[in-house]
Amino acid sequence: MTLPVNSSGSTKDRILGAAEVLFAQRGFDGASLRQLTAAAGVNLAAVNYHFGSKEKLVEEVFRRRLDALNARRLEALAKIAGLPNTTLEDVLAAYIRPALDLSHEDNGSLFMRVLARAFAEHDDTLRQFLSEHYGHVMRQFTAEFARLLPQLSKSELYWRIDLVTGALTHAMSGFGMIQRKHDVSEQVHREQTAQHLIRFSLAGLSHP
Amino acid sequence: MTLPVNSSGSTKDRILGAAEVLFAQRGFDGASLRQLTAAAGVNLAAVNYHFGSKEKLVEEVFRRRLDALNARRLEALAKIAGLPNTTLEDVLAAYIRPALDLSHEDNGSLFMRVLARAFAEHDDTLRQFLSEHYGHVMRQFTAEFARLLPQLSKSELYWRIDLVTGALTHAMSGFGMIQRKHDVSEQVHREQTAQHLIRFSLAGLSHP
DNA sequence: GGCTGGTTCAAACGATCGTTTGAGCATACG
DNA sequence: CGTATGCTCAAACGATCGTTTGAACCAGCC
Repeated sequence: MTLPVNSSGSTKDRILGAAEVLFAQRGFDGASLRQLTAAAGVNLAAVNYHFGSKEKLVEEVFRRRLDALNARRLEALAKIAGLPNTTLEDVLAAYIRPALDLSHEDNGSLFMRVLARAFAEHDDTLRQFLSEHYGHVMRQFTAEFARLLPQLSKSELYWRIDLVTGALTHAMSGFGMIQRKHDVSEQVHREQTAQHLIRFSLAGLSHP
Repeated sequence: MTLPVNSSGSTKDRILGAAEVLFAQRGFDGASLRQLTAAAGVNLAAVNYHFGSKEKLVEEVFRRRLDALNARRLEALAKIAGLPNTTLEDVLAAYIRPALDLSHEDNGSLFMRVLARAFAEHDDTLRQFLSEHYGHVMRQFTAEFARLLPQLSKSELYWRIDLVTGALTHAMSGFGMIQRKHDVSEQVHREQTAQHLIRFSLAGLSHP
């Protein structure tokens, strides 16, 4: 309906910004290039000129944010991994906090919705793309979880990590009913969210 | 690609069956009425004749399964709610097992994918429809959780239930990496899944 | 038989989609 | 200056979408 013209940055950046918003709001198929280019204030043909196709644009939207998220998670993990006094809570914080931080920068919270949508769509090419850019991070965290939870069998550990992932995806994408109250600052709410996620995951991972 | 013609049941039922499969595979927008009617072996115009529109068909697909799921959950809850010796595990079982049972009947497992997709789509009309057909069930379970977890504040309880919901949705919709091994029977796998979900949720809900 | 109400059918409708085209414009370089 | 290069633009392309149409069919009933 409304057509807010974004007039800052290069054409390419304006397209990426508008794409992130519209993909989160209406999905990859639901957001048309005409809506997208109108919101970005650029010509329709600009998408195919700068990105080659709509599908390539989708991948670019992912890569830009996912690279940043992966880098921060691995950086946080590197500081604690393998140390003798590292706790499970530390590893969970290294996994969760970068995602929450990203959610509150720029249009980052919208990106988590985009990410959750990609999980829901069972599009194979997109899942393969996610696996390529995501797999090695999950593997490193899983290895660290395994070190700190030696009493769990491999299958038991996978199950629990899988369920933790579900809870995190659900919470961080804003699906749930929990919304920030108006009398709570964003920073306070983010910290509360982190505390809930970490303590919940801690209990789910380490119960006997 | 393949066009398996389903030739059993009435035209209406064949459409509903094919819709459940295709909506789960390609999403509500991704599955076209032409693919759908071809798979069902009926004429293209049959959808609008029997259901009025594609959107009405989507609602009908939901209602059929959701009514069954709600009925079983409430039935299971009614047997234990309010009793003095009821445990948290009993309530969780009443919530989780009907969904798992449904997943292994007919095309039920596909329906859980459809349900998860509906969560991902932020379509307001569909969310409102889900809230109407789902809200009272969640309210009854929440009341029972509150009774068995009196030490938790209301906000704390909502948070934990929200995260449990995320884990369940994730697991039951088949997003995760956990797949049934070929040497495990379906019944055994279902029981293992139930055990994992219940024990994980138990730990997440009741940790100090 | 004739008629009726419910159902199926092929065909077409208008709208919207992603993509392509070719002219137009601006800036940089010889 | 001329010309090459990178980018933007309006316009059109073919394809596919959900929906509508009107004829055809087919029971059951008078």
